[in-house]
Amino acid sequence: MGIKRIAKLANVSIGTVDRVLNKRSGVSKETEKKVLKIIEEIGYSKNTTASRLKLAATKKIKIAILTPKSSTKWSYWKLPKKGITKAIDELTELGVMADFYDFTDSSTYKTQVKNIFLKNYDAIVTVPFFKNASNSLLNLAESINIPVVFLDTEIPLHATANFIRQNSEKAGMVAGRLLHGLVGNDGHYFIVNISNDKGIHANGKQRENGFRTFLKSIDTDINIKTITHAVDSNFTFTEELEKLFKNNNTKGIFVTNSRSHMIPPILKKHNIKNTFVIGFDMNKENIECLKNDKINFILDQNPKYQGYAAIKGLYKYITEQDASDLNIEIPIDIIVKENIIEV
Amino acid sequence: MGIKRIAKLANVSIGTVDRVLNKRSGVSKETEKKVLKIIEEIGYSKNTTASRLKLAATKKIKIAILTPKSSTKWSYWKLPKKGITKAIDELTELGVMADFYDFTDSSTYKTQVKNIFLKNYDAIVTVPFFKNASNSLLNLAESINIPVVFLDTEIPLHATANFIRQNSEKAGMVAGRLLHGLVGNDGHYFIVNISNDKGIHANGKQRENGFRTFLKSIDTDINIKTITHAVDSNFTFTEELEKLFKNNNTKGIFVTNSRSHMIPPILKKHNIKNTFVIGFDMNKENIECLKNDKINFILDQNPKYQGYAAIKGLYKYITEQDASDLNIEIPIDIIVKENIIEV
DNA sequence: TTCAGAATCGTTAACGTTCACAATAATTAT
DNA sequence: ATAATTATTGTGAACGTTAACGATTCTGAA
Repeated sequence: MGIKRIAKLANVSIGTVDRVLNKRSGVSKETEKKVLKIIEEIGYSKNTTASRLKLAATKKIKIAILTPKSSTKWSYWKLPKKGITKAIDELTELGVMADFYDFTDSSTYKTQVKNIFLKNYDAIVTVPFFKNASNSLLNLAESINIPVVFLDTEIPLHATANFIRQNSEKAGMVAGRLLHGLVGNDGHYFIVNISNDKGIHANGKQRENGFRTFLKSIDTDINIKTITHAVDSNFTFTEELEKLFKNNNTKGIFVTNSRSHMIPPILKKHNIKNTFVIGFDMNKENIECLKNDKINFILDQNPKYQGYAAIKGLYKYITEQDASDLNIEIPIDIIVKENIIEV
Repeated sequence: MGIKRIAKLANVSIGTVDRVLNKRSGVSKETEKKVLKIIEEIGYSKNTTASRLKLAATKKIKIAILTPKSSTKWSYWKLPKKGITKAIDELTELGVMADFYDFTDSSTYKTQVKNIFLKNYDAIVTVPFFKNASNSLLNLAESINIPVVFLDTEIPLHATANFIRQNSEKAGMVAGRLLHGLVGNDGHYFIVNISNDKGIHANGKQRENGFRTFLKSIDTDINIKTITHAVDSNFTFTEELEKLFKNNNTKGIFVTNSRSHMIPPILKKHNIKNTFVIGFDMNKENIECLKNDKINFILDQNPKYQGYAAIKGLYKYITEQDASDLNIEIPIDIIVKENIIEV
């Protein structure tokens, strides 16, 4: 029993106790002290459930979600949304709801941010894809005192922000270790950035850095070549690449994003043997490649859980002022053929 | 709005709606049909939170936890308990509580089961270490209609049971793949069962099978030797082992349980080079070995999450008759030096 | 002294569900 | 036909929290 017990012990009504707990005005300093002392002595932790039950109808917790538009060819962003939806489903009966917004580029991003701030949301979940826009969003949010959680990527912003993301540098190092285990010191390493029109994301660059850092720590002479390839163009070998790929060395290919499944067909077409491939994200093409032994490892960043955790973290923060779940480092999941878990 | 809305539409009181929802007696067939029809039409999902808030004080959900006694030298079982405690913490305000029991062998297990059934628990979480005892526990539980969740291991029982566990066979295969990536076809493989006084657990055997299955699928001629070693005896090399270890082959060592950290000191003492080691569970000794590059891979089964999931799953089942979270296959987490996440 | 106005505090209904109890309707016995 | 049961339904309080509203006390100016 909570507030009632405190009230009785402090010789005041539950109304007053509520007032001091919620820092509402209209209570004298003496009684406040009196109540606070009782709370100090016998302790009190609010029953969040009861509180939300009361408020569910009148004071909804409204969260705005702003994520990249997910097309059929680029469905990654459906996954965090799935996690978000799951969390919201669990919390609707407590008066939590979410609105989904999407963007395609920096300009639509900014417009959507404006739209979001026109309504009165209690929190925002988005991605830090555009540094300037992210910073101004953060400023706006801070000015009206609502929390923001960034998913997927961490970039330096000029205020401390909440990120739910994988450490991409470490992920690159993990990729380096795994690939090196198969390829060894004498093989040849290729980092493949398969970029879309929007250029390379921060994640890709950080993953590449981690990968290089790891291999350098093993042997500074290891041969690494970075290849950048636009996603919708045909892949053509330069003379240099042709030479590197056609020798007998073992070759390790590190794809810094989720399009690793594009590699095996290219290798097959050009009859390149002795290769090992590692990439990111458990999309169905990559899963297929894992199953057929065309890709050796996939690193996953649990995007669904990222979305789920964002909502649950925000709920905890808003209801209990506990920010401890707003800033999470997602484990780097290593997937091989045998530990695929179908969802 | 739930029950009230249904009541209004069906022209009955909330009391009767509650009666049909909870299948309590005292409602005529006609009105029952009437209410059911409304529910069919406009749908109804009970607000579990409100329900539990009402019942929290009077109808506690009591869960019995029966796990192995965790000693200082064998602290694995603290981890599921941590997860259980976390879940209980989240649910206490909804009237959920747990009592912890432990056992050291089959006999104390049975006594504790008796103790548990003397009290009136609403659910039981335990481990399937003793087949007979597990079966009889399952029967008892079924006779009074309370759910049981088994953690950590799956064994065949003569009634369908709920398991939250990793697929140990697959885990063995993952180990096989990872080790084979480093050791190759020509190396020599050792499966090490470091057993305690209670013999080898089902997990260990299944992991060994998976490991062998995988390597056999690569090449039937791969050389694998199983070594069984009692945990508290000194390790002594037989002549055969001495010969196998002292040649120049690459050697892969698969420890089927959490004591892989015992291997590196032995290897060092006997000056054995060219070895790769893989084991299970993120205890601090294994973490240390990973960090020092003495162990290459650790497979983890997320014991903390297993405990957490058991409680949450039981809560969902008891409150909403939804058993979907009672039977979970835990992912096989592959850990290397770079993706250790400290807790 | 009186009293308006402010400051402080208590009361109460509500959130959705549960369930004991009261109330009514239907049935049977006399 | 009336009383006594039984079957069916409605009522209201409670879980812990919130907040509007009303009640009380206090302050200071006339």
